[in-house]
Amino acid sequence: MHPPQDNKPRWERRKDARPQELLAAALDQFVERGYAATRLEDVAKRAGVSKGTLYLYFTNKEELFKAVVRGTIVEVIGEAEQDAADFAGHSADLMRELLLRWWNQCCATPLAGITKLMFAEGNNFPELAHFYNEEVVARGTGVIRSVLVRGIARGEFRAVDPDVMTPVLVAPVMMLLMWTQSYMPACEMPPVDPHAYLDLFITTSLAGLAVPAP
Amino acid sequence: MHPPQDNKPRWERRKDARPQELLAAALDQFVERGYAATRLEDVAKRAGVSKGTLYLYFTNKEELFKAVVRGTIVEVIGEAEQDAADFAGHSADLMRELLLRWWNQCCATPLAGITKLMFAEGNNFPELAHFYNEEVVARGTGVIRSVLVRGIARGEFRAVDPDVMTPVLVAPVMMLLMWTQSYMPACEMPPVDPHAYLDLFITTSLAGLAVPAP
Amino acid sequence: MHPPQDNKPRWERRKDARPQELLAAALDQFVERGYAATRLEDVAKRAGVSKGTLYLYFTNKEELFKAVVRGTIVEVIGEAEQDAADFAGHSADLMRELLLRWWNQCCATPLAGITKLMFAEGNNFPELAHFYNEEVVARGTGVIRSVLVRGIARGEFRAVDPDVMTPVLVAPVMMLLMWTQSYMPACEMPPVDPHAYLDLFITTSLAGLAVPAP
Amino acid sequence: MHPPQDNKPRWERRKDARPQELLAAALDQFVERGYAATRLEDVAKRAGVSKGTLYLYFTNKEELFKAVVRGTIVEVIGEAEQDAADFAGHSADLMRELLLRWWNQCCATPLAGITKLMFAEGNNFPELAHFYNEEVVARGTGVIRSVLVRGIARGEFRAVDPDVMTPVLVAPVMMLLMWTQSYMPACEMPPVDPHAYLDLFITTSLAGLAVPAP
DNA sequence: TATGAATGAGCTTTCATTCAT
DNA sequence: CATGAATGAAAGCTCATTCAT
Repeated sequence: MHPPQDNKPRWERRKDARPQELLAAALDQFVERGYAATRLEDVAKRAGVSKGTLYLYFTNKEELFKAVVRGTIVEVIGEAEQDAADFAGHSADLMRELLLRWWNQCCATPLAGITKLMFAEGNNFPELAHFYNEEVVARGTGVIRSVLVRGIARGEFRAVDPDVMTPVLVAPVMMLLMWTQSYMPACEMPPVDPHAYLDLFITTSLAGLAVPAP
Repeated sequence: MHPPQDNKPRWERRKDARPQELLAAALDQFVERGYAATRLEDVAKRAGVSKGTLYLYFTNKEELFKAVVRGTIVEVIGEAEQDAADFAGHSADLMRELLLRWWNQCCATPLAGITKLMFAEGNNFPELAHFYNEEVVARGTGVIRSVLVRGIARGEFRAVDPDVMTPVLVAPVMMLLMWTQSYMPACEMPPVDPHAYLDLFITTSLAGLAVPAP
Repeated sequence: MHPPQDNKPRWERRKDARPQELLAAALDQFVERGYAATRLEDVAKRAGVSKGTLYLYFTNKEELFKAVVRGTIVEVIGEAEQDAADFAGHSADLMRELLLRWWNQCCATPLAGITKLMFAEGNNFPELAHFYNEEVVARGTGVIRSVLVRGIARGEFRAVDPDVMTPVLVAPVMMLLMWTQSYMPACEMPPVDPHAYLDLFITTSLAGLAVPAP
Repeated sequence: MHPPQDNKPRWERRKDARPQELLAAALDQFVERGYAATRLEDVAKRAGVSKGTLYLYFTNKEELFKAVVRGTIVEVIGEAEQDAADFAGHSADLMRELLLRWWNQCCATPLAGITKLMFAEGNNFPELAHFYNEEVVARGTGVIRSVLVRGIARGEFRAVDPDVMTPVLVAPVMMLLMWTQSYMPACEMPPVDPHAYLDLFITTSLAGLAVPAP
């Protein structure tokens, strides 16, 4: 009968949606062009607004980028942290769940472009690199590490050193991401089936973590 | 008779060496900053010449970059092609030789930065991407493929499909390269030993290619 | 009957007071930042309204500034003109009264900032300078001049040339104003006592204007 | 016979003169428009060069302004410091000399516009205000103060407190400057004859500083 | 009346490229 | 060959002004 039960006038609904539209446009451009090469005017154009409008919502280019990361990757990490904290089952199941989700939400989507971008341009923008390390790398690896600790504490994993084991789990996913992002459009090299690779990698790793039978 | 002995006066040798100095400086900057962020003024400064001088030797930034690639990676590929053509022994030995050389000459040196750069910025510079695909990717994988074909023809390898097998051999080296190039600050990477990894990978692959005993 | 007693509901009184609030906020900002550097957004914020509201009351920045001047300095000048016209006593008393009032109402208050502002930025905004000269400078010196004429006509002042004498009376007050407005950081100004200075200046000047005893 | 004994090619002479041309153009614009309202494009245009050229010689607008001040006012102050140190005669003569020179070199010339500018806009550009206080205000008043100290030490001045006396000498000159700069083009108020005023002020002040006869 | 989102001209700054010497 | 001064087309950011609600 009536439109979505949003009582606000269309105009105000637009206002609320605006930041999301801008962030979506910015994500597109950042992923497509990289950080430095993205022109704010293009972001605005893609969002259907003028250059100045961007500045109503974001202080500057850097803050726009941070907002994009916060609204996407950091969000996903937050959920992962929460779910990891709430999880009741076996740590191996939790680990598999987390790694797969990481892949599905961050690597098999446009978000992967952000990771690639930081890899490529982080050096040129130290403030951005710092932010990304704090909000994404540190927290992301933190979740994996915490599951290792949990598993060891509960006797579900062997007593490996979590600081050594964490990157062993993280690295292959990162590499797969880079690979599938393909470093050039025309270079159709990747022969790897990501899901097969991931599945094999996870299964193998978790088997390696399993407590040996007495 | 005797090895190249330069009879020219020093300043003239300097003149001839000029392009090499420029290319070396350019390589440094491209690897350090990336393509877009490299300023020609910095390249000139590092080479100890003026900005204008660069344009005496290279039409523009793009041609400078291409020249860097031609003078380094393409050179190495050319030698590999030649050596592969000249090689008389067992194809497995040749393959091992080529993969190791690739690593030692292109991946364990600053040249690896070029690969990373193309991965990161190739999308923004289509003309560059095209050039790189033609001159590096295509020819590089071509050598590997040709050795596969040779091995199969000579009955030294199993009759695998070369088009499928080539990337299987290329991908792990690329991954290792990206891994070791990954210097995202604070993101501690696991302590992979490149040579151990490479050796294991090559040995395993060649064993897999070996013709099964009848 | 009785003094102005406002029968309107409070919100409506608020409505009527709005322009005054806006002018007060604008005065604050203009004095604090100067004309060019004052952002209308800040004026609005200080007045607790939206930027757009400003434009309901004032056509543009320039008109806002004019309104500030009209509502303050011009107002004071108008009263001075009126009082001078109504005054019945000795012209020396009137002159003292006017000069002191000028100081107390325009120079020892935030309004002095407007004078400083016109001094500093008038050149950049010819239309503003023109307005200020017409409405403030011309009328202000006009009052002084008219009192001189009156005093001479009534035989209370010596027959000086009013066009020469007027700036002689105006300049010292202006100087004192600039002096006290001088707030260039760290540039310690001498501790002039404005009232002592003014009193001495006025007394001396009026003595000089007195008709010499026959 | 031959042009000025500058052996450099015309082109190079131009290069040497360039900074001075830019500074002159910048001085003009800063004095005419103020700091904030001066557009670098206009400075360039007035100097007959392009916008970018300015940046070959000056890091940014702020440094351009500082360079203008250094090349003019600070220069004059340096000479004053030197002359004061070298002077052998009576301190009263030195003081008169310095105050007159200050007027003739800094106040009766376009340089006065810089002082006016700092007075007007210093608040909006703290970094500039800081620089100006360090390089101009502090050093300028320092010279005056040092002469006071010298005179007292040599028994040529009464034993006044130099920290109190310095601004008493500085302030009237500053005020005269502001006055003669006239705060608006159309406002032809100043009736003061600067030289008469100055002369009277200096003579009076120095008389006041004279050691009373025993 | 009042709002505040939206606009776009304008300013500072950067850098690949040109060219007179 | 070599120089380096000069150019000018962007790009990031600001703010007076407009207008749909």
